[in-house]
Amino acid sequence: MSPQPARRNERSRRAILAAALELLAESGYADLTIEAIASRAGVGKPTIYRWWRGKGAIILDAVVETFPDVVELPDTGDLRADLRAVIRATVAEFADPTLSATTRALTIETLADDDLAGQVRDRLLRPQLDAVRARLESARAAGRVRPDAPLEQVVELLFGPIYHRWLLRTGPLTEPYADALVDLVMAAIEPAGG
Amino acid sequence: MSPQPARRNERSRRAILAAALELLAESGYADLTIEAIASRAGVGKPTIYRWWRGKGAIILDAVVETFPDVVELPDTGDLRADLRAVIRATVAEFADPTLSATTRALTIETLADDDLAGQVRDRLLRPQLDAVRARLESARAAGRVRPDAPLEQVVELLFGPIYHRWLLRTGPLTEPYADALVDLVMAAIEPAGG
Amino acid sequence: MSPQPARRNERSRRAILAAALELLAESGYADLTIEAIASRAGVGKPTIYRWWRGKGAIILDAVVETFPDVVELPDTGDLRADLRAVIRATVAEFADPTLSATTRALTIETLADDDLAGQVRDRLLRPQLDAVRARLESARAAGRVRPDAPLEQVVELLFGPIYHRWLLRTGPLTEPYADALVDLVMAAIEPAGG
Amino acid sequence: MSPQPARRNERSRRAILAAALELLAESGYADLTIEAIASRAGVGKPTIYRWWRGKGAIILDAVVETFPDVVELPDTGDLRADLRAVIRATVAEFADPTLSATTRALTIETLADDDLAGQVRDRLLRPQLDAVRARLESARAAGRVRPDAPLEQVVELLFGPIYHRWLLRTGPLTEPYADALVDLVMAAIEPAGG
DNA sequence: CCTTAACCGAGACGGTACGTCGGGTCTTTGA
DNA sequence: TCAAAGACCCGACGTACCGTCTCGGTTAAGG
Repeated sequence: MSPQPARRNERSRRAILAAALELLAESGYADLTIEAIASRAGVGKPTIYRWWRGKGAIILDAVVETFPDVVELPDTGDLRADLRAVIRATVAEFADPTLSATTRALTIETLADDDLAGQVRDRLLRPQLDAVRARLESARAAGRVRPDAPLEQVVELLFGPIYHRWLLRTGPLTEPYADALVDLVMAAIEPAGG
Repeated sequence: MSPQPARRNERSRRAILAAALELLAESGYADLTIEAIASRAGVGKPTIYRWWRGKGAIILDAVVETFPDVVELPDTGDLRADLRAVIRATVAEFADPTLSATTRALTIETLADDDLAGQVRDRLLRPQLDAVRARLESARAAGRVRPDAPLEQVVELLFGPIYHRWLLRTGPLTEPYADALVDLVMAAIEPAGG
Repeated sequence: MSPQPARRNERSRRAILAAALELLAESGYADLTIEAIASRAGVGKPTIYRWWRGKGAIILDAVVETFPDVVELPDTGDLRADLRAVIRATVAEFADPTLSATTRALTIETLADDDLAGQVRDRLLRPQLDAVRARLESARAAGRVRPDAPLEQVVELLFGPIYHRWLLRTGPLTEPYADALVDLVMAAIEPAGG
Repeated sequence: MSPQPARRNERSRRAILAAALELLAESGYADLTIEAIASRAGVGKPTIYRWWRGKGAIILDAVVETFPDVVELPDTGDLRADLRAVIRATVAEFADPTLSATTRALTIETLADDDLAGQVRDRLLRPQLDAVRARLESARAAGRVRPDAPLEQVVELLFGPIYHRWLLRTGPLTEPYADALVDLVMAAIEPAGG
């Protein structure tokens, strides 16, 4: 009934994921159709529908497989420097046209599919968010962060503005912007007597 | 060549905008087609295409016209209280299923159309963001905000996390969340000797 | 209620008929739309619908007005020569690309509208057919045609094959063809002892 | 590139042709739309466009398939009787409302599409015309027809007037008419000494 | 090694919606 | 006061993809 992963054609799987990313980079979301992916990958449409629920699932798999390593947060003891590193990298990703196109496509699919939204959150973002949260916890243990700071929300305080600016084009996504953002968040969480 | 607004049928215009919002509330973005809007509004498709570029433009017009009054920020002298009011209201909007469906649809269209993105930013969001920014400026003049705080980014620090949580479903959109968010931002901008 | 012919704009009337014939000659029936006629004539569509039922009626009026004079059949006493003259002229009309395009358009409209068919028959064809019939009658009176020949059908025997060949492209429409046709019909109607 | 006939769905093909003829018989050419055919046949529009160029091609296929057997001309030795049989049958076809509606539709399409005109001529009419011509040739060989009679034109002399009368409604399409037509043509081709 | 069953490519299928064109009507505007 | 201009409602156009289905052909597992 349901397909047997053992029989799966690895060549086709790779070709489909690659085709999806290529098409996104070349023509954007508007031209990303299942038919185009199948044609580019040299694959029949049923092969795609056998293994994925739709475009969103393909893009998610492609992204997870192509950019597998979450930024491993350094713990240099200097929280501000460590956050700068990760926020600068994140801002750069959103500023990059190709990566941005992919994220844009994935976000569109996510907005129309709750299931997919959960998977994107858990498989793609959670590791990144958790790593930052862990870094914040270690900083709090070291007395560099107010003991009562709600760390989950602090993480969102770091990443949320980037999404806002990317989504609504309210300003440039540059390094100075990233640094200023980190400074603002640092000011919010530093112990009173800083 | 291009249509003459003077000749426009006001009844049709209203019916189209209303139909779009109704369909969104009832069936969500997936079932929001131009044909469905035309049919519900008792209007021909060409009448829609004569005046709008696509679904996104219709939704934007509908939202702007239906929810015209941006929250008029109070200036009670108590910045924290004033921000709580506006952030609570914003969080409530994103938590509301109907409004959220509309925002979701508009965001999808925005992600696929740069032109539309600019219009959404300028016509829909800018007034709100500017109002908050103005309140922050008056607070800064009153010495309640650090003189070097980058107010544009502070505004995004307030709204960005809400978008993040709404987009990625990383947590509930509740009043306590709103208040905690305001507290974090206040901590980031209060004068050192607060 | 119904339009008053006295008030009719003669300039518009002429422009519409001319535009119809021009468009037919230039682009053929496929591009002959009421909108194109209106635009070419510098006239609004309602002005057309006020005075004509549709494209067919316009073309009929245009043809009747532009080619008003039915071939005046000579009566030289030589029936064969007289018929040759009229049949040659008719064959030449069907062979002419411009006239053929007009006839084609009118025939299409005729096939889809019984009312128009009657008008085309009575206003456009009847004079021609009756003239030939009258010539045949005078020939019969002179003893050149069998007394029992059904003249109405003889007229159709002359013109029918031309329509057949034009409609079904079963052969060229040339002078030799016209002459051979006349000879055949003459053989059918000459008195036995010829 | 072009569709593979081997994969074609025979059930759909039949349903489409049947639907076209039914709609023509019921509502006439004005209501014969591709959408109506698709809907009646329970078929998607693209399935129609995949296999046919337009309405004309469908009707032609339907007619060829539904009325496949050309009247097999008898050769009783009595040419007049044989021609009466075929001309009576032809006149009856044009007089029949359903068949006439089909012919009317096909003629309209034919007038607007040269390609189709050739196909109608070759696939639908040619066999019939050739059969009559063959009968005339055998009669000529038997000395019943003038040796110099242009047989191709004689065939058109038989069928042309029927088209003329049908197209222009110049008279009734009845058996006496058919017989009188045959008599006229016989008079035109019989050897001089009868 | 051979069978056999699953996946594979290919693409036709019934559909839905697209964005456009033209039909015929109705309203506004200007001369 | 009438006609120009053109917006309107409507329906059909021909196309693009959707997701499903039916084909042989190939391939890899299991006997």
